[in-house]
Amino acid sequence: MAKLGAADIAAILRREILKGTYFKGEKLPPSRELAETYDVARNTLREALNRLGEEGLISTQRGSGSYVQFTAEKPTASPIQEANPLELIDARFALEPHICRLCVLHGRREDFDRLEELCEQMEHFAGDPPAFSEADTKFHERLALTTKNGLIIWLIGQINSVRSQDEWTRMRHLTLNEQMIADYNNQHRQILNAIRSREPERAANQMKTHLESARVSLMRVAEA
Amino acid sequence: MAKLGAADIAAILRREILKGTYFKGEKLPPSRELAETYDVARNTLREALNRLGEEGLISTQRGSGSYVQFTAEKPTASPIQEANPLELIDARFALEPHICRLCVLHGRREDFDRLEELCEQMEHFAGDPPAFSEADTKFHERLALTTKNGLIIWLIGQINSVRSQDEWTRMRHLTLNEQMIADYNNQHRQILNAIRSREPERAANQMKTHLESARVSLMRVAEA
DNA sequence: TCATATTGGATCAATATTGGATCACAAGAG
DNA sequence: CTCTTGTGATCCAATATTGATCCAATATGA
Repeated sequence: MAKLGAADIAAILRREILKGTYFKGEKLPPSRELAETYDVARNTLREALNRLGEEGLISTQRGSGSYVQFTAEKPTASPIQEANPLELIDARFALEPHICRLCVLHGRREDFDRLEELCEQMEHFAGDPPAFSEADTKFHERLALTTKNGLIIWLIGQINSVRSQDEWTRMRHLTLNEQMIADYNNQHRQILNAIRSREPERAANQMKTHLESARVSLMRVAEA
Repeated sequence: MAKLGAADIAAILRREILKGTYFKGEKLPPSRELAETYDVARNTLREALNRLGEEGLISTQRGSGSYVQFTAEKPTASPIQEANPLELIDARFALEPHICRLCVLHGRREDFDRLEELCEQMEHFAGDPPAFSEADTKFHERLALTTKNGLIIWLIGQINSVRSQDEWTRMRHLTLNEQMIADYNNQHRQILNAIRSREPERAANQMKTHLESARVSLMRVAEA
């Protein structure tokens, strides 16, 4: 067998992960061990892991290890699984601004505190796009939960389970730089502040701004 | 075999539970015992149990033990049937105004003609509440279809399939008099006109007005 | 009922493991 | 040649694991 390079290792691991060998959140073997397994230098292997990290397939934490971020597909085969990213964002444009209004109506102190916590998480992850994205998703889920409206929570859950969601998120990591993350974090803060001060329309408008940023970012990814 | 870490133990137990080795409610062996089984410190094992707890797979009770929470039957996308009418209308408040905006963007002459046709039907059924309601539902469905957004169409379909929807509609017939139907018809016309003249915000606002009427009507039914 | 055993919760300091970063060198491709 | 890529090695910083001890909640059984 020919000597393997970083790209090859990345391809092998990518296939393993997509195949579903690992569940989401499971830890990959240590880099030193993997390096020995595939008989390459640890530097090479790390380069492979870096690429998978940029794709959002894994997230690696210094001193700890590399963890699979990818959610294995369920064979649910619902028609909505085919939705494309633009449809997705239009659906979010419909739902989320009003979700913000409902948060103002039904949110309580403890709900806001949990949102606050997620904001802090996201700010902490400013340099780690995959981790940021995950917290970002949780933030939007938490907003839905804050409405206390079971139907809306379920709708958002369905939207989040759309297959292209994962792919888009993973692609987005490639364009997410610190400046953009900082912008998003600022927008999240604006949304939370508006909700906290009980201003439904301002909250909804901040969310529209936020989604517009996301749309622009999506278009940029789509062009590449 | 390499020394196991918390993440590995969590992965092993997760697989065991998902595989169905333990039934729901069954008690796991004590942490000290499990620690010995997998040859790790109890701290490490507890960390693994904590992760499973966060995932909702188990719940542990101090002084007692850890119990499996997972039900073998996957809760695969159970279409919510329990939503109450107020949740329903809030969900509509979120979706439908934006649907009107999207109709302006994506609607074509033939779409508008079909909406026109439904308006005429509804006006024709002014004295027949059940028939009016049916046409009304079709009108809102047609609006969703006009967005050409498969995801949104599906979401509206799901909302329409909620069980309480039927009950509410049936109850509504009791309060639907000719005057209210006339109001609704007028509102439908306003919405359609705004869409036809490509004014997204006016269309959205007309829809909000319309939904507000529906909400008021709903409240009146609820009081009875 | 009450004493005792069992179980999970929490903390701490020492040690081990892990990923991050850098360097000099070598092999191969253009 | 030059540039890229991989290698092997080393050191660093972050995190995890350990083993021990004590506490608190629950279970058990006389």
